[in-house]
Amino acid sequence: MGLGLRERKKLRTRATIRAQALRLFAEKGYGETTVEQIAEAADISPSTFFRYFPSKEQLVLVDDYDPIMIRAFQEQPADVPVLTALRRSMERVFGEMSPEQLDREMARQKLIRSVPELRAAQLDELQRTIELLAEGVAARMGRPPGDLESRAFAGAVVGSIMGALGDDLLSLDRIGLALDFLAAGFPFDDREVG
Amino acid sequence: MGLGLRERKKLRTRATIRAQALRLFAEKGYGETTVEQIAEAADISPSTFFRYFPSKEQLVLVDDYDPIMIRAFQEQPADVPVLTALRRSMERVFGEMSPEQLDREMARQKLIRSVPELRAAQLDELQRTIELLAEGVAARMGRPPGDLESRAFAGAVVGSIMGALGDDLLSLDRIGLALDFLAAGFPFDDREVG
DNA sequence: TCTCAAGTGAGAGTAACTCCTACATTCGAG
DNA sequence: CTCGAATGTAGGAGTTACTCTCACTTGAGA
Repeated sequence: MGLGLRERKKLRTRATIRAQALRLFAEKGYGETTVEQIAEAADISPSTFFRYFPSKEQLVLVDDYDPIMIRAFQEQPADVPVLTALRRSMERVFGEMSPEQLDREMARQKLIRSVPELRAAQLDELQRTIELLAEGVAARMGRPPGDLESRAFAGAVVGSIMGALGDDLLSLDRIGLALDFLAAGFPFDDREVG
Repeated sequence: MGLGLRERKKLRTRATIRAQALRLFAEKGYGETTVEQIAEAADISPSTFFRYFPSKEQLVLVDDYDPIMIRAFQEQPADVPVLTALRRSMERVFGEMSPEQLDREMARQKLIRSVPELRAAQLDELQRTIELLAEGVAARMGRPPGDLESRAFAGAVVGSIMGALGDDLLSLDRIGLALDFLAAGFPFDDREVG
């Protein structure tokens, strides 16, 4: 393996900072934990903290599974319908996570939800997801990239998941039901929607 | 009219602060304008600034038209289909705005889009919109409030608008097209979407 | 082992807030 | 009209996230 001592040390420091930070957040709360305290717990100087993370916010928001999810989605064969591809990649990524990883991820989501400052910062991520999905949709549907209807559809997918989840975090069942309903064209017992 | 001198003064101060702030933001940029400078331009002390607005962010984000839009939507008769009700309330609110108001609102949107910190803070607003719409949907469709499918649909509506808008801000045409596409059940030229 | 690049610590500085206190202004009751 | 109570404001001190700079150390490679 090509990682020298220097690189390994950096990785370890980064992991330590994050672990200590999340521990402190859980113990005393996000707002009540200062960067100085995190630095002390991780045995580094405050200035070093900011060399590893651009902000206290980002330390929480950096999502290890997001790039994995993206890759899983892009690896789905092109002849699989979009929603199926999406479902399969979610199932695969969550399926491959260990129980501890799942716990940690849940706790992280809960933290994000409970701190307005963190919650707010997720819009950008959402927008990126829509863009990405829109490309996948356009490619599968024979539309040019950037196509308005593909984007509207991608937005609808992400939006319906968001709406369905509401307060519950990360329920694959609810996501599944929402996607079923969307794929069926929102069948509201014969009542017009338009 | 029941407003005493005190109340009128407060309203005027608030308006002055916001006007001066937006002017400075336009001239020098959001990040380059300090609260102290805004306070000076509005002829108040920095501490007074924070009595009028909880943060520099919120000064920009407070949306005068949001409550108007909400009211317009809720005033639509119950027998009008949801998407039509939504369209009509948007048309009405935008139609009643003066050209200057429209200009100012556009500029505000542009500012929000261009500053990551501001852009991020809109997620909460989005979520509120979804909740509200979901109630309207449930009521019209004879579903109980909080119904999963109503929420999924409401999310899809908001999401598709978001996806369709992309970089362009506030194009009623694009919104209209996205809603048409959604109402028709995403007709992608006979290709399966599920 | 020597040298250079990369990483770290420490300190000073800025800006958004928060909290407190003393002073000014408006309001309502008599 | 006047006085006391409520309400609002200015000013200052303090906290915290973050930035920049500079001197020092440590690991990488010849």
